[in-house]
Amino acid sequence: MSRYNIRETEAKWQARWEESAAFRATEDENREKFYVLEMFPYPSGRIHVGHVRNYTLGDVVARYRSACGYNVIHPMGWDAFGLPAENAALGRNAHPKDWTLSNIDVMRGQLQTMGLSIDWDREVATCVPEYYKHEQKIFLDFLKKGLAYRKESMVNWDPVENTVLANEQVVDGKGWRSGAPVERRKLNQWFLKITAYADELLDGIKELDRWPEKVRIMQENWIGRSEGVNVRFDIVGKDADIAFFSTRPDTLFGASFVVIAPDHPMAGELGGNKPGFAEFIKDCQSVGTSEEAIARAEKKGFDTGWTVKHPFEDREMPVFIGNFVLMDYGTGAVFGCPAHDQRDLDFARKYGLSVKPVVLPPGEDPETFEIGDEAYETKTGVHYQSEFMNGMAVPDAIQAAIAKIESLGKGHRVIQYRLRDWGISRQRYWGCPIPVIHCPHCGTVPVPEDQLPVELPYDVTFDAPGNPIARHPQWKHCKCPECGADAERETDTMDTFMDSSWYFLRYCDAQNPDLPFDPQKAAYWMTVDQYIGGVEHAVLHLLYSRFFTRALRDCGYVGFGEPFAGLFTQGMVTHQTFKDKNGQWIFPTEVRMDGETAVHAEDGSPVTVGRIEKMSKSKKNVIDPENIIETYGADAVRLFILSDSPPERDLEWTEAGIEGAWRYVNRLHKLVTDLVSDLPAPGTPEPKSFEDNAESLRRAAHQAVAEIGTRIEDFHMNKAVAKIRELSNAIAAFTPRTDAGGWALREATEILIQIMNPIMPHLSEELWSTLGHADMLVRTPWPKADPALLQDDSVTIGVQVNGKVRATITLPKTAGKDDAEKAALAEPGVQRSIEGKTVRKVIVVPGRIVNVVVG
RNA sequence: GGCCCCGUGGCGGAAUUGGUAGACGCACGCGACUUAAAAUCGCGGGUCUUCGGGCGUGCCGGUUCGAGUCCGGCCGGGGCCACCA
Repeated sequence: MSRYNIRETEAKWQARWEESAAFRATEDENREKFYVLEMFPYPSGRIHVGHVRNYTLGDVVARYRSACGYNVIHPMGWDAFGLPAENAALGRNAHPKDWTLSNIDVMRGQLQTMGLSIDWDREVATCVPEYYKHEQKIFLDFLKKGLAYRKESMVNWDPVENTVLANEQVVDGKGWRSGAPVERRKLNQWFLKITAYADELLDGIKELDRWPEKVRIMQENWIGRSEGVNVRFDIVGKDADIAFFSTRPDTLFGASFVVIAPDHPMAGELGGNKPGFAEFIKDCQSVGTSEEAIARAEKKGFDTGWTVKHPFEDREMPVFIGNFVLMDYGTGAVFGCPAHDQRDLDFARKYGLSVKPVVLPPGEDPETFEIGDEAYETKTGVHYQSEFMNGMAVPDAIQAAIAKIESLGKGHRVIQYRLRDWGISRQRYWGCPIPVIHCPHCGTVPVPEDQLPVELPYDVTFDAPGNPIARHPQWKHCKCPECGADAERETDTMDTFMDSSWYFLRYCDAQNPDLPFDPQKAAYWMTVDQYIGGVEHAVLHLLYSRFFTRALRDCGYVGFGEPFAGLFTQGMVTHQTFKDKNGQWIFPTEVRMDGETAVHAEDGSPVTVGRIEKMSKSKKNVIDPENIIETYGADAVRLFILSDSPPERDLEWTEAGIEGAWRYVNRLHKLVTDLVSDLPAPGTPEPKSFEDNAESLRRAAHQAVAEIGTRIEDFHMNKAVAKIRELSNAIAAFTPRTDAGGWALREATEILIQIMNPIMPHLSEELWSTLGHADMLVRTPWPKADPALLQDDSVTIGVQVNGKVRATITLPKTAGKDDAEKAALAEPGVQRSIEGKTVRKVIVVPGRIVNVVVG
């Protein structure tokens, strides 16, 4: 077979694209833009297969849209601040900056071998002052606008990373990176007021019709809007009251106790002098942090001996301190209605409190209905034993209860969110310095804008725990910009999610030295038309960015609030796992197949084949994209990644799969190079008519054009690949019998090459030039499907008898119902099935089916 | 515990608003080429069959002329959140 030199050919076309600046994006008001963005990588050292999948998907979209005539922007950059750089500094004695910048160089080179259509002129790295000085300016604007503030608060402290984590970065009570159980600490922290946008962020989700439903639901749940009421109960014997948040004030007549959080401001006053109080509080704080422990932890209460007055009735309820009440949600206090809340029921049973149902389930008798071990939490039913709410359905009763509370002056309607403000202070070196100065006289003073950037010092040491910039001998000492007194810089740096909350805007004007971006340019390129990345950022990066864009809007930077119009979340890449005879994980490259059994490649010792799991370094089930690209070429890798598995699902990486893709790349090359000499010259006029087989080849080709377009647009890349293979199979099977046939063959082959271009850009360029085209395919518009060829003139449909397929018939497209019925009934298979039976009805759906109903 | 998603050949997966289930590929088997192997090319396949056909999309039932697709109830797998009042 003719040789396809993958390495040379791919390098050749990459160089040509580079020379001709094929992917440089320039604002052009006369052309419709299309912004394709993949989540930028953290420069950890080497790209992994997850990156390859992500950027391949984006590249297919970018190349396709570009061919369709859009002015495509497809940038790339580096999420370059973060803790791994500091860990590397500790472990390898490399400076975080040097380590990061050299990783970027390596990874940029690796990405370039993939043949991505990226405009590298727009490359950004978040760790350079040219980037983060703008972030500091933005922070100061937020500060001015009241969107950034500092307060002392309980924070999540990661004892391994020695830093604070945002709520979103605590997973199962553990740090999202370190996996260490987080501790509670009280610290002075900077916050961004994301809660001010809670409603807007929630409402905006409705408009995100090109986002996955799953992500939208996750964000909705994370924001967690609850409508309810804050109602105050007077404390008996004290001139004070406590506010309680509830979404079910309709159950107030069933309330039999109240519980406040251990860190509620009233807790000490009410429980302080009772024996056992200190022990109880201590006990509450030591509850384990794993999710199981939290969910199953025994609900414990401490009876303060105090009581509160019921707001509607003349009765009192005991006040407990409970280990299950959270101070940072609602008011940190709840009333217990055991009949209609399972947790309250468990608590009531444990402490011998009364259980009074107030909602009667449908079909129950009010005289006999009793609560057993299960609370009736369902909201269907009618209120009873509830005075003014009697007879009301739950939703109406809720409104009535709130109205009553408001008219009594006992409280008011509130909307409660689960979302908390975003804590952005990190006690780390490798991040964007927070540009403020603490002055003993003036307090917190912003760094004047003409003094930006506040640059990270290079000469820091990592030989002691804690923040390297905090112990730098000079860096933090400065003069107060207001009064000139000796003052200290803020030594905390920003959460790296700040960096990634606006990088997509920086891409719009990446070289601008003075501004984060020119508003005109951002207005042209934004919003992102297609964003692609992993689902793991559903409530982190994707929510922060939505907030950040709105905050920027309110500071006058942009005229819109929603950054990403279209989102696609790709699945993970998985691989088989292997263990050696000692039960240690081993790399796939250390395994070889001995017939049906897996053995160690070196000594032939037995290997245990384990589950197929997400690629991870710890399980060693990883493959290195660089090696794979070197062996099989970028096109084969791209093809394999897009074949078979739908992009949103997990993709199992297999050797057989990549080899299959590689064989196909070679087969395509041979197919086209073998037939090129038989083709008419490019530009030969279209013949008047075609023989039958040429006609059907043309239909196949034009139908493929139409289908591939929609398949790429709706991210069904696996189906696009299948269609390409079908067309190449048709071309391989075709033998022209006339000049017209040869013309049809050239047409189909050109179409094949054009539609495979987004997926296999190098091979298609090569074959395009083999066919005698001087222009590069990247400059060639997407082929147009001839509508006349999109429909076959005959159609094969099934004939059913009582719903079971008995035959197929082929009819002209123009055939009427009667023709179809006649043809169907004439089929021998149909005849056999209806023999001796009465035909009751014949259903004909033209172009689809004939169903003969017999009885 | 709450919310959400998914169950189709040996495997990954196709199947437009309900209309020929299994496209396309992987693996496999057979054949050709070869001294041989690899590569390549060709052919084959859901399953049972008395060769008429029967049975088949996790299970049970329903709607319909017709259900992988819609509805109800189970069973199994996965994801996200999780003491949120």
